Amino acid sequence: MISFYNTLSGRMEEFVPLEKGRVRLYTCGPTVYDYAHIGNYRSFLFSDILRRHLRRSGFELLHVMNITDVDDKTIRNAAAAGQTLTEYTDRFIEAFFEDSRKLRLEKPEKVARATEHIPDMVQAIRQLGEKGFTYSSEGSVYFRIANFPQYGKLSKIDISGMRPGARMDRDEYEKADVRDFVLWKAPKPGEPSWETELGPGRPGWHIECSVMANKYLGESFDIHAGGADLIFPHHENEIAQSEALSGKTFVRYWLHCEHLLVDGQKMSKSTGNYFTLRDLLQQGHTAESIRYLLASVPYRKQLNFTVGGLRQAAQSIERLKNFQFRLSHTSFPEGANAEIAAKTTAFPDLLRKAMDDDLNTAQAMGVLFELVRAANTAIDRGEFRSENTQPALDCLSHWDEIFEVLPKQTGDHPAQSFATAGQESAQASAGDDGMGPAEIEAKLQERTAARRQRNFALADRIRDELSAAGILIEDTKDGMRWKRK
RNA sequence: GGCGCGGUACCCAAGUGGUUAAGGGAGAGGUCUGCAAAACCUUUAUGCGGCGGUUCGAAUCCGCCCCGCGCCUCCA
Repeated sequence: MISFYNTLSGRMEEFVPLEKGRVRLYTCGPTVYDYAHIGNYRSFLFSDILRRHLRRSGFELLHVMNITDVDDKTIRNAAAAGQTLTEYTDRFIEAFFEDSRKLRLEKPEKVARATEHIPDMVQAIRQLGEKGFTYSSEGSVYFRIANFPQYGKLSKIDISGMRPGARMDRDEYEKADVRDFVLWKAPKPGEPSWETELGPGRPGWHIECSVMANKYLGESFDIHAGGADLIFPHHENEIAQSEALSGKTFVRYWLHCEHLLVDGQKMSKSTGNYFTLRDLLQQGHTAESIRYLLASVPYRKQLNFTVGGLRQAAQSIERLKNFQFRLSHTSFPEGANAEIAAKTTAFPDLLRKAMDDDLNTAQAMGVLFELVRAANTAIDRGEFRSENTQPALDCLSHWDEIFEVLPKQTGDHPAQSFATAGQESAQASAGDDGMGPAEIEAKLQERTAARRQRNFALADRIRDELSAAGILIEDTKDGMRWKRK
């Protein structure tokens, strides 16, 4: 049984999709006015882990993610760059996809751009008008909250305290009530606008999500997820628009990811305390360690991002990779160890239980590491058997189907190296420090020969030399292995 | 002020009434090794922000208080 904390009810609820065996999911994607920062990616990664767990639980998925490619910031930055809106946003959409690939984020079944759904939005706004939920003022169309009594049910915000004149956008002073929000914005000189039956203009932010969700997922669907800062007003407004239009429950489970903090403060563009994925990769951190760190703290808890945390994450991955390598490169005595067999058999269930519990990723990690230690101990004691190997490797793969931080066990990496995909992405491949696999192999053989002759001075010199080139050597019972630092 | 999340060891963090408070990282000691590395073992919270209360029993429930962060305006 999968349970989620539902923002709407404020409590944990058993998850049951509307349609048996099928989950319809909508997540708020990026506004493509700049590179996304890793705070943004925390919430996209949260969606990714949600997806993966649902799929592994046997659900077929229909996941829609929007891309906001028209708003004040995209318009402003495109103008500053001297590009058309589309030229400008295309570039950052591509950057977003590239980052997503590096972070191993699965692509949603449908990625929907706001600008490709203008007619749908116009139609929805017209229908809202027919139902009496809108009014026009100076060429803009607004949603009249007074006509939607349930407004505030998601955020539990008492809107009665919001008074006209409090904090108002200059171009919105014609609103009848400050709580009202814009559906269609009248054009300003020099800004892109669309000629529609509503008059020229562009859509407000909130309407795109209501409309695209409705178009691809229907009037009612299962899960809507996003960052905690979207609860109000964005998701509240989506509910108002959608439910005013359909008269039905828009979304059944609302899931919100808490913020990434830097120095105890929310990471955000406006305060400037942010890192992009590019920044971090450039500093030599790996995409895997970033993914691990972001995934290691359950999504409903704020995560204070530090370089120290990233190092810890990298160390933890290292431990797993060492274990994986050890399993696949050691020959064990025949037979099976019953104790280990019991643990590997129990593992999928323990992992599933942890994830079923509102995606308790910290627990899921603990479950794996307990298995790792038990297996390592058995290996050290000589009690691990050959028939335990594959089940143990399968546990790693199962776990990694969610966390995606380990090298794939396809056997396509050099036998003597446990260099990983992660290092490829972060540090480019071999050539960087001028030493390719062949050259490394030669050095290793030279060192093996020296050791055989008990010429340890030479052996150590070779090891130091390789170390200076970023190659770490380990002598094991089954021979030498190496990896890039 | 309103709403929400959180305060568990040096750091990160699980644990929502009941045996010795998961797990990771870091440190210390040890085993193994030519030396390392990896791995393993031991070790680091009689205590879970504070004070009361409920209970046979609380990190876990209730009350009050202190502290941090977020939302209430664009924001993942």
